[in-house]
Amino acid sequence: MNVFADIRALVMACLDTLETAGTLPGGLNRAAITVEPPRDAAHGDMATNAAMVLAKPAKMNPRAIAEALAAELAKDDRVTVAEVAGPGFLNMRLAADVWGGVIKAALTNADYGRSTLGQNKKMMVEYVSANPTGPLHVGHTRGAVFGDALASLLDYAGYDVTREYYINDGGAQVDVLARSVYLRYLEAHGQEVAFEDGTYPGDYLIPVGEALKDKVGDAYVGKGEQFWLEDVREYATEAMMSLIRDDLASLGIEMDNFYSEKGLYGSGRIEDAIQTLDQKGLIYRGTLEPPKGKLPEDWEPREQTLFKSTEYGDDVDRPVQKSDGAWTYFAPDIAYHYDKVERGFDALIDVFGADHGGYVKRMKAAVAALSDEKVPLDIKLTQLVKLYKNGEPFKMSKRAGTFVTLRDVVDQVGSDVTRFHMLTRKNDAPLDFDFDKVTEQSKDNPVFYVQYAHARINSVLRKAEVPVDDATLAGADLSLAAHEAELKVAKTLAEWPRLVEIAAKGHEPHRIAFYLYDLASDFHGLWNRGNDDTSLRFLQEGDKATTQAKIALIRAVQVVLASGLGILGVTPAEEMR
RNA sequence: GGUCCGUUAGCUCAGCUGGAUAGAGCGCUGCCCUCCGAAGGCAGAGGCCAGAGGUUCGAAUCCUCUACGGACCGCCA
Repeated sequence: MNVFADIRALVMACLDTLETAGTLPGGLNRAAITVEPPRDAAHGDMATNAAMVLAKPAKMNPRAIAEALAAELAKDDRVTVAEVAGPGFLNMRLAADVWGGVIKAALTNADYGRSTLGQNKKMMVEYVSANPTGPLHVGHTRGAVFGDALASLLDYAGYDVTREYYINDGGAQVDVLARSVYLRYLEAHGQEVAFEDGTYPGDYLIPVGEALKDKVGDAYVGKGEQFWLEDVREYATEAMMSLIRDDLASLGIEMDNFYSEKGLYGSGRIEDAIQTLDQKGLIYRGTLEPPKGKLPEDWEPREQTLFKSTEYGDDVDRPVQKSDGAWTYFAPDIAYHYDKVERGFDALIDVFGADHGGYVKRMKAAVAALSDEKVPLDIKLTQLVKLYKNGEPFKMSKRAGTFVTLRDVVDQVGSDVTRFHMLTRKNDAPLDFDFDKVTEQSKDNPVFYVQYAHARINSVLRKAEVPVDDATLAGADLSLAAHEAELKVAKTLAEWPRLVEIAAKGHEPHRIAFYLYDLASDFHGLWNRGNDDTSLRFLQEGDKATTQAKIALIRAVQVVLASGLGILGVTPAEEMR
């Protein structure tokens, strides 16, 4: 049940009728027609711009079209009033039982709002993909939460979603990791070691070094890298991935798949991908112009193998091979995305940190080239998280190893608060995260406000002296809960399915969080009006039928709150403590 | 020098891909709390949507330029 879709269909049907009757010319492009709730509720429940959009191509006066359409719309039982306003807007008021139908839909179908928009298309969301060189930090947390909520949202909107993590275990950084673990290993053997530049000094490697000692004894002590590097690298990477999996689990995130970069080397897949590009005439030997602005000290022109990404909108062509013939980081990335395309995904989404912004164009170019522009790739960048404590900026230094980890955050404020708060901002805007504010129990804190609404409804359900199972509530006479303030809540509920689709289309899970806040606000507002107007209280002593109708309304609110929180990965609170 | 993102109330931010008189919270001002849970409630003030052009019936939203802020910019990952 989606009121907006229903009314849109009605408008289209009425236009058909007008065309058949010859009132309107046929074959008009209707793509620009919208059927939306007007911003100002005083204008009605639903508005369409159809008359204005069609006026020009039909060579007719917009008001004339609007009036004809209004007459047609008014014939439908659901439309009580259809009137023309302003330059040609058509405003409609809908019958009260339309809103009652919304409440019943939510009560009889736990999946009210779930959409078939995605038509089961295969969609991959790649997120986190942090280097396996240490625990996840706050920056990763935002990407993790965003990617996970986006994946859930798309699933809810009817896509067949795969969540994947790309393990960058093929580059130089895992050698650095291995050397760092080796130092901890020596330390475990009682040696004094120094962590110089180019090593990871973090404490989290101490247990890894010790575990390595337990495993291989002193076999690697005093030996050159050629004896231990490969082995230690594998061991350390595995240990880091285990750490990362645990970090993700603490936020309730479970990947469907972990994809190893290293697995691409030696498999011929990189060569395949580059060859595919080559066959399209997109690979050549050449020398790049020096980068503008601050030039690296040791810059000199060198001939490399380049991908003609400029063919697909990039600013310069990008190297896939270094001057010594080794692959650049970009090459396995191309191969990885080629693999995604070959696995048959209909659309791809990558979630990157803002520092990878420079990567967007070339990656899109690669996917466009490899899929013959058939598989769209959307790249969502998550901006920085600024940490605060007691209102003061919270400094962290990666060099000193004092960065704030995902675990620090989750341990302190909990998974639910972390997730919800990080989704109360658009992904491409910076986010403030204040350890004190996010756990504050007040109206100022959206996390609390939404949770409180859910818990508060529970409280009413507990106190009710009438049956409150959904089946019974769905049979309530909802005309007993049709006060203007109650209808407002029902109207917000009616927007839920539409909002899900809007959020899914835009890949914008934050819209869910904002919607939930609005819904909670409507509910709390209704509650508060009960303070002055006792007829608006949910529990009407001695009047079972009315009580049931009102409870049906708020139970429907609870169902939608739970669905929305579910998408965000937040557990609905049963009670507040 | 270039690319990407941002700029909306004193502050923090929404704004449903072009709709009608621009929205919320905080803060501020004024009232209110015996009442299903007041970890509050109601009302009010507060805006040249960074600036200038353009596109059209109509622009915070789309295009161009400018200003400011952030991220990034060979063979690093």
